[in-house]
Amino acid sequence: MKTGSVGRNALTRNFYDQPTLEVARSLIGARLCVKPGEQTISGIITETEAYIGEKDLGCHAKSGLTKRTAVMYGQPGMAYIYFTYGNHWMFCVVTEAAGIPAAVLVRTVVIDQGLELVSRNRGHVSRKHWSDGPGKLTQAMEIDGSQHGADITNPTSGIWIEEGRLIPEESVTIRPRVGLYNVPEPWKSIPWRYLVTRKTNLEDLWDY
DNA sequence: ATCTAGATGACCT
DNA sequence: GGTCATCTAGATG
Repeated sequence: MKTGSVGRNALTRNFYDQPTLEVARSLIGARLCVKPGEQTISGIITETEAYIGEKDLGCHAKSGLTKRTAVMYGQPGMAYIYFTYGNHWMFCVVTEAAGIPAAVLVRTVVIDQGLELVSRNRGHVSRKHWSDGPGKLTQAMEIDGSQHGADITNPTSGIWIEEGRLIPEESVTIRPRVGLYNVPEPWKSIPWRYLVTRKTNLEDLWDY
């Protein structure tokens, strides 16, 4: 958990090679880690969304295989990172076997390592809002297009996810995905979003 | 606390 | 040219 074991419990390819909804649920409580330099920045994942296949009209793969979505068609456990709204990087992990375009978007983490770096990146807002949104967490953790396609199962890539906390079922809420304003039903309202309930004291997730 | 509007650029049609 | 898997500041109750 501390310095000595960083990267040793990285989730393996088998983990991501599962139905996307299972991966999205299982990632709640896991620890997303990056190592841009000497120091590691990490956070416990508390919100995810699933995007599954070409039929899912909320998923980028609805347009088929393009330059942008190619990573989603490849091996599970790779980083699918894209730029949107002219400002924001989004971080996703590819799921399911090669050929099936699907991914899990990480929407919120609670920072538990690298507080100094994150404070530098996000110090202009209160700690509560450091990484409570997909665009915010990439800014906090220094994730951008340069990590697109990175192997999340291999810590030497500089970005990985490791075992974190076990979050019990009663602490996980399932809701429709966010931000799909013009997506037709049933995709707009399908409950493929997982988040830790508000009642859960997020400070319990901190190591400090 | 809740809402609205504008930013800003890659991607797809 | 329209659409975005969003964020922030500023206004309003």
